Amino acid sequence: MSDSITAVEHEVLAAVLQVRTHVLQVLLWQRARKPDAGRWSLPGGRLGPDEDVEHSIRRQLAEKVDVRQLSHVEQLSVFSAPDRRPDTRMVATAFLGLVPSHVDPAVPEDTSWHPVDRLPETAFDHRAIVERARGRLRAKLSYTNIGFAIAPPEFTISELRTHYSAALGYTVSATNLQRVLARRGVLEPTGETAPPGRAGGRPAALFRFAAGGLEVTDQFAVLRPPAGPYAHSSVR
Amino acid sequence: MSDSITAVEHEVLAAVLQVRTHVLQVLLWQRARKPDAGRWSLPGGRLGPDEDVEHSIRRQLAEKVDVRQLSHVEQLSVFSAPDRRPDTRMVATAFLGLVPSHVDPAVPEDTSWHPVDRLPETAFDHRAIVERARGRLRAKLSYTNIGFAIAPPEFTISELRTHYSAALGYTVSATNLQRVLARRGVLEPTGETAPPGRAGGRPAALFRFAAGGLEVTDQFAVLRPPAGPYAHSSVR
DNA sequence: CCAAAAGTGTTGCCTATACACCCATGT
DNA sequence: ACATGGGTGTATAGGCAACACTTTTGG
Repeated sequence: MSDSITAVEHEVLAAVLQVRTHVLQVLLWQRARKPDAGRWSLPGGRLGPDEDVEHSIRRQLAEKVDVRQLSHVEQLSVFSAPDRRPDTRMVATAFLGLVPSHVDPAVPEDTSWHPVDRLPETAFDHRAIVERARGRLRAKLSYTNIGFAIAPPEFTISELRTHYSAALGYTVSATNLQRVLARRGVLEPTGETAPPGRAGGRPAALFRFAAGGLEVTDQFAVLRPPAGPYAHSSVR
Repeated sequence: MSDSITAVEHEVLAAVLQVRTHVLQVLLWQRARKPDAGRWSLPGGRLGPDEDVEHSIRRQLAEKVDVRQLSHVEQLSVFSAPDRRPDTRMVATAFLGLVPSHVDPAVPEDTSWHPVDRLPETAFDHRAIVERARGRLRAKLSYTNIGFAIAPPEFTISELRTHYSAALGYTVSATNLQRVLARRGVLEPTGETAPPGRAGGRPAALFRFAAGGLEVTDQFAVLRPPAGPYAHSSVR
């Protein structure tokens, strides 16, 4: 049995996603040093001795790229292939982070946003992590209220539609988006309206998300218990 | 910045679940040594230097508890609270493992199966891991074909019903279970029938699962792309 | 012929998408 | 008045749970 005293180095990495200019983008920094110098890398760093992985990724995002206004952070998966980095053996815990579209965090020189659909050359296995993050976001848009984490505090339905379309990668109808979210009780009207654009048109009503935290709004489709309302259960 | 040379020890743990005597059970071993001596613990061990976490957990289950016939293994989450163990700082990657009900793996002396609903005193945070595993299994029973991993190779609908009921924790109707799985194409008849019990009755048809691997069978309910059949997409 | 177990038909409810139509504003 | 964008009504389709009913066996 090989239970030697091998302690493995552990890093935390986050794919921080935001809808910018109607496109889903991810925050990357360009590596200066080898290995993989010049390639683009996810923010993160080594796990500290007195923190759990979620504290760690939040700390590192705050310190290194000054992203403090994360609306949602969620663990994705462990990436642990022995050769995932050529230099060291390093296990990574990957996260999905979301930033609402109305904030524009100040990021360092070597850091910038990149459309998720057109990633540059990424370091190590970071491309796979970004794709995992996008997949998770897309899935949760369908059955949770996670829209609150990508949208600004108040919005019109068309604005919300552009956010959902950007994140999902295909056009969604404002009509049906409104209905689905309304029926589930995810949206609530603020009572205010937004002024029309230069071309006129009916002023749009403003909405906000009713809840501030993640909730499962669509109980899984089938095999639910006989009667009882299992709706809005906790997130797995 | 605290990027010291701290390497964190890393273990892999699995909640191995099986339906036994119509109850969902988990495999635990009783700790002999401190800390938490006498308490029940999940199988697993330290991550080796040349393996990824999934290889590691499969190796450890094979070595330590002789469980080789896993029908499904899936990563759950990282447990990394600094004080999750009183002795060492140790990060754990937790897995869900499934064993089909017709196999009875030989397990060591200090190891035994326990109903998930009535766990004994567990070591460290292992109770939380078991609950996470159960939650994941329950969710996936609803929207994937994961039943293949808990059921024997061939079965009647009533047998399948008892498996689903045990795993879900509530009674499901054989009628509707059959219909749901049939419509989705996850079940296929073998053509054979099982002999009736002592009380008589119509002989039950035998079925098997059509696919051997995990598939998402129920595309998420809403916000799907305009038309195209996105069914049976890959698992996130 | 009766009891028991398996499987099917039918109904009612709910949710979703698509599309036509009405509403409110600027020019 | 008309163009423009916002919002609602309605039709259609489909999935699911509940339950009555039919089928097939043993006694």
